[in-house]
Amino acid sequence: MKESVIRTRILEVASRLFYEQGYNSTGINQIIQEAEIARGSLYNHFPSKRDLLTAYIQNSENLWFMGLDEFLKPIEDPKQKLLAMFDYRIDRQLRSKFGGCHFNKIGAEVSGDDLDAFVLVQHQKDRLKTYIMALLGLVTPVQPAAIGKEMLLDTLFLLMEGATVAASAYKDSQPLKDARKIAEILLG
Amino acid sequence: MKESVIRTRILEVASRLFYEQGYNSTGINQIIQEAEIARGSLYNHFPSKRDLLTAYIQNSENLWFMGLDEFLKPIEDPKQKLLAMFDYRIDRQLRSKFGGCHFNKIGAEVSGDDLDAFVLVQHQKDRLKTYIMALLGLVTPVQPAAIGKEMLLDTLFLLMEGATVAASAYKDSQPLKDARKIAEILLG
DNA sequence: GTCTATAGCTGGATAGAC
DNA sequence: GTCTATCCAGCTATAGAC
Repeated sequence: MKESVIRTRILEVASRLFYEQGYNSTGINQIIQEAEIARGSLYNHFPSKRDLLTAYIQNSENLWFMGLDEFLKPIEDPKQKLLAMFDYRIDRQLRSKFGGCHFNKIGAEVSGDDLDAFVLVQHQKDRLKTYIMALLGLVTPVQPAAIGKEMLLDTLFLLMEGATVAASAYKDSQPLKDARKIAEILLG
Repeated sequence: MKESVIRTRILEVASRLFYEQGYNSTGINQIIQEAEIARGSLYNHFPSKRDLLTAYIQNSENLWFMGLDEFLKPIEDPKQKLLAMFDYRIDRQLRSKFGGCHFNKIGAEVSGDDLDAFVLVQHQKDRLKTYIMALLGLVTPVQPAAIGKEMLLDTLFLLMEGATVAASAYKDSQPLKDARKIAEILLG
């Protein structure tokens, strides 16, 4: 399994560069240089740059949800878990200096010409919605809620998406804090 | 003013390509070819590709708000105007085959290395918030609203942002329709 | 499987004729 | 102010030695 050491290093370096500089602005040359491996080695593990991209998205999705699980683990109450999802995004945006959502960034960059990447971005969003829905199902409603549970799911999802985009644009966590407050009211 | 004819054609072609293919994926060669002008002419009007980018963002912002004004003109009631803002985005996304928000796309692509572009993207968002706020100020509240006006502004803004991103990712107007429904409930 | 060398092309930008 | 010719650095990808 020694070969996967190199593979991992390539993927790690590429992931960082794709996220920080953008996929199209990152060249193979820079990747092999910073990963300190040879050109041929990269193409041995990833037949094309596009394959590297799909591996990046899939890996990022897994890391994202693993990080979320870890972040929410100490919290018991499902409502508090839902609210902490905003905290998770704040935490991540702070760490990445408000680099924005990995998946929306890729979606904005390759929209159209890369169907694989496109489907993978959708997959992350579907998984996020499923995650929210599962938590919502555990919430015991305190009041007959002016807004139905299905609509509440949409609202929370859209608030998260919008707040992350806005936080990245302003390089400020305030939109995510605002969204959290709104969610708190809506969850009753 | 004959020179501005060429300038306009360059900007129009570049705008279309930047939006459809992305800024980094669009080369000068393609722009001059499709605009049917010479290399030197482009650099005469725009000293660098980056200048072309800032012109693109500014022009797009103006067109965006002019289009919005036009779209909302026949509507009287401020609440209906607010809801129609979602219809405007649906209309635009349908026309662009769900290409997404011009400004978020650029924000995702140049984040960091182009301060000018970054500030211009923020400018569009500020202007959008001001637009929503002005309409909200004209709405006569039917009920004591569980959610304050300032928070309502944030909510509407974040819903618009999130729904546009999601609509683009799914290539479907449903998220924008969902957001509109939510807004309708929140506006009472 | 990892390496170096290089092919083949396209990027943004400039110089100088007209 | 519009054009053509051209520079050089960068790109993705392949070939072939070890």
